[in-house]
Amino acid sequence: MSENKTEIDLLRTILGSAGMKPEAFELSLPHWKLKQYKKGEFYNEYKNVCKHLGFVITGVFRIYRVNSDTGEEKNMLFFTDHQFVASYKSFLSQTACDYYTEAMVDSVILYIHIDHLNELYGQSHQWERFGRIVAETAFHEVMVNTEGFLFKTPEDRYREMMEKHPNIFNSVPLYHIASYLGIQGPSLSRIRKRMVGR
Amino acid sequence: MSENKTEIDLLRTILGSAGMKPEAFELSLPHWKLKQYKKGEFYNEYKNVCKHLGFVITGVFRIYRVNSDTGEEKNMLFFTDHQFVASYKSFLSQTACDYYTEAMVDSVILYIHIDHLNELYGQSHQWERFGRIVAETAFHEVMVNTEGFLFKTPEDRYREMMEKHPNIFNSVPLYHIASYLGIQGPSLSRIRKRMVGR
DNA sequence: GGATAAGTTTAACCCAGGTTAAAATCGAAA
DNA sequence: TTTCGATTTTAACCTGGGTTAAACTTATCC
Repeated sequence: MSENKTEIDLLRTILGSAGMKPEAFELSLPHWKLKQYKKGEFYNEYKNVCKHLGFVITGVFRIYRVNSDTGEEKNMLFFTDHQFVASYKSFLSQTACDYYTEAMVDSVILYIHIDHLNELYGQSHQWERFGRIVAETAFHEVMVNTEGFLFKTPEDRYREMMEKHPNIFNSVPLYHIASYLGIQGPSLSRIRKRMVGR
Repeated sequence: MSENKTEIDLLRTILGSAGMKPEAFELSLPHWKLKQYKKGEFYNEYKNVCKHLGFVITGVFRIYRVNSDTGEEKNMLFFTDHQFVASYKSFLSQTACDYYTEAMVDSVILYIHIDHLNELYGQSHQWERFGRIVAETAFHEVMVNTEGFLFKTPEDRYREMMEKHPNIFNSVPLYHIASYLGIQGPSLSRIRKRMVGR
């Protein structure tokens, strides 16, 4: 715990500002572990049940699916600094994962095992609330994506991404962004070109 | 409560088969109310915080958004018999709703107020679990939609809809289906025509 | 710095869905 | 059964993304 102090402090602060009482947070102290990922390492893999909830100290992760016929990858979600990372669908339902979740750059996370999380749910209402908020966050994240596909053009979505996650562009190649937006590389190039001319 | 008996029994059975203990379910009895909707009536409206969780005894509801510029409507989700209905995003976060939720045919639901639900969460782990499952269901519903937009063609989505919700086609005009699939009416016609020729 | 690999853009062609308006069909009601 | 309105289909034209392969640009590494 000594060497994780800075990271735990960060998590404490962030959860604190979301309403978590210090005493409740202390209950979780024995369970958070620090882990480093090299670029390309997996947080969770296809067919594996996602057992951990992670908190990204620093880094970027992506959830992607592989088309078994063509081998193509498509990105579902990105996670970056100070976000919770999990292969949501698998984590929340504790079922085999349809996706890969991978570090896109060298990354550091704090993580907790779902068994410990379930213990905490039983020990304190604060943590129950936390659990519900995690599910809600996942819901919200995905809802915003669906709304994007339904109500916006790829160009809109790209513009939004640049506004909301400008930092991701530093560490993630454009073809991954294109995939996330639901389009192909050349289309993103066209959009970018179109946008230069206003 | 006497006249709602049949409907309550249905709900009891369904929750029971999802693991809800009878004693826990009894706690909720005073709180469920029956409500009838005429076609076109709203379950929840734009800017209104959705305060109720409904259980569809019979009927069809849609969540849709109106484009404030053009006045166009686009459908997000459908709910039908034996599903829980709520304007999820608003209900889960208790914030003003971006959508309209409307009965598409004459419908009957049992509903419960979120305050009572929160009471139940405090009274019993069974209900807490129920609450988490509601959030998870919402998540799953929307996740499947996002996956559809990302990984499937409109034609695939239409085919899937016919397999999974064949009943909806009886009560919902095709242009609402098209909207749900993210396409325009004429496109759905083309898809249908294409499909006849296998 | 030059070679090599990775990433991005461009070009050319194709096709599906968007758009608009008209035509056809269906349904309910008179 | 006729009529009116709602729904669905068709037609014609347009646009933007898909696809493929080549060209170009940037990193990276020896």
